[in-house]
Amino acid sequence: MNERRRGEDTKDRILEEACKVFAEKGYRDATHAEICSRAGSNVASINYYFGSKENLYRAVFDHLRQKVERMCPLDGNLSPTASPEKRLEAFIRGHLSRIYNPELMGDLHRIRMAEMFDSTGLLDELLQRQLAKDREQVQAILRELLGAGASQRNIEWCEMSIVGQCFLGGPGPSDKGPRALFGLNADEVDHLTDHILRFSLAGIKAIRRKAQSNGERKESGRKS
Amino acid sequence: MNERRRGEDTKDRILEEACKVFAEKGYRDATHAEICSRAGSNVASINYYFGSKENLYRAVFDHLRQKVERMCPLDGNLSPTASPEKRLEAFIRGHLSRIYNPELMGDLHRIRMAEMFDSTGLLDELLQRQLAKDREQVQAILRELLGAGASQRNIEWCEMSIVGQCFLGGPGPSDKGPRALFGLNADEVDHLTDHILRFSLAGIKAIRRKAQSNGERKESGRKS
DNA sequence: GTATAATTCAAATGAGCATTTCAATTAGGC
DNA sequence: GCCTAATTGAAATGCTCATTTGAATTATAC
Repeated sequence: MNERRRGEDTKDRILEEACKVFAEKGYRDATHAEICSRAGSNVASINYYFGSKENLYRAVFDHLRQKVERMCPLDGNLSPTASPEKRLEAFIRGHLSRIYNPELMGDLHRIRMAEMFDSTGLLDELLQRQLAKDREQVQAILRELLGAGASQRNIEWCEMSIVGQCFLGGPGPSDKGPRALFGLNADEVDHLTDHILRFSLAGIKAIRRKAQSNGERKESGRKS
Repeated sequence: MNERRRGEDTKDRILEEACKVFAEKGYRDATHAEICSRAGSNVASINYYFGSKENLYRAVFDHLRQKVERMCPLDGNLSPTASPEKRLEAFIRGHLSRIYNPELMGDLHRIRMAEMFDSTGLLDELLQRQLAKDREQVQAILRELLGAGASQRNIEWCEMSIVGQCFLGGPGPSDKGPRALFGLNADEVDHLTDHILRFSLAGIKAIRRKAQSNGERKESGRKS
């Protein structure tokens, strides 16, 4: 009992290989046969250890989620009192690292995007929960950057503008996606972070100006 | 012969329903049975008229592409000599209309995004061709807006920043996607266009400033 | 060592689905 | 009306998997 069960190795190998296969092929085109052959185990082993392909898929998501949150925290381990600019930079760098870190290979990103546009329905709750955390984070930053004149819609649309930039830089499966499109690789995370940060801070300022002038117009309109 | 062949009706109905089913369910989960039952035809009819599910899928893509290019041109039917700001606005509005126009229902957008992150490999050439046209368009606009100091990479990254914003606003299948997320609907295309345009023009200006100052530094560095 | 439980294995099983087949029906040209 | 070709229909066919089964093997506890 002080020794690790023999089967735990097999289980881990299956999980590890399943991450890659699901990310490369998508849920529907990933087969027990391929995963098990890569993991050097029998086809029956998935059902033996995970019960079903669906459960394995959920386990894969959760495994990748934890790994990614550990390796690339979106708050960059900054204090919440750090300047919003610094925190936004960390947020952007976090997203891009999740996509380009060679150890992660953007696996979670691919699975998330595939679920977004061709959902299996199997991860809905898990995705929702992860998303909620990330959104709260960036919205807090944006509230500071946009100032009191900004509406919730201003915040959400700026959020979309920023996250959209981060996500579209990411690779799809088998290099058919935007990685090939835009010719990026892992070394360029820093430069791309700089681009998106610069672009976004200027965009945010412009939205802030507009929101303020709108607020003033409303105010003065009410008075007159 | 002056009359339309009887079967053309059936073929059209199949194509029309296939668009919806492929967009809602994705290629792999769409079945002959469902498409034909919605079209009120026999299961054999897809192979009779299109030869295979693969061919039907390609026909669907091409049908949607033509419809979308007709209804929502990315140049907004502006002259190429119109101001780059106006042309960028048209480009953004075109993309958003393709997603939110109730007649289009974002069908092509969903298929494209699904292909991007969970490719069937069946549309590669068609997608490539469509993409190339769109990219040329926005890059021409950006060359003007960014000025001579900008590199090709500046252009491509700004392109990504803009297109990323347009694409992430779009709905995934069965409202699991970002439509639900950001609570948009068709009426808001105008406001969202305004947001993305404002955000992007400010972003582009910031990148332009940076590119210029980099250029000057290089220049003066060379001289000294 | 032996008994018990945990794993591995190869070979079924069976569901879901695209595609075929071929007979039945319908339309068009004469 | 009649002949031919186009279309529709219902029932196979066959393929690809996920999952099950039960026997064989291996580890663990005693």
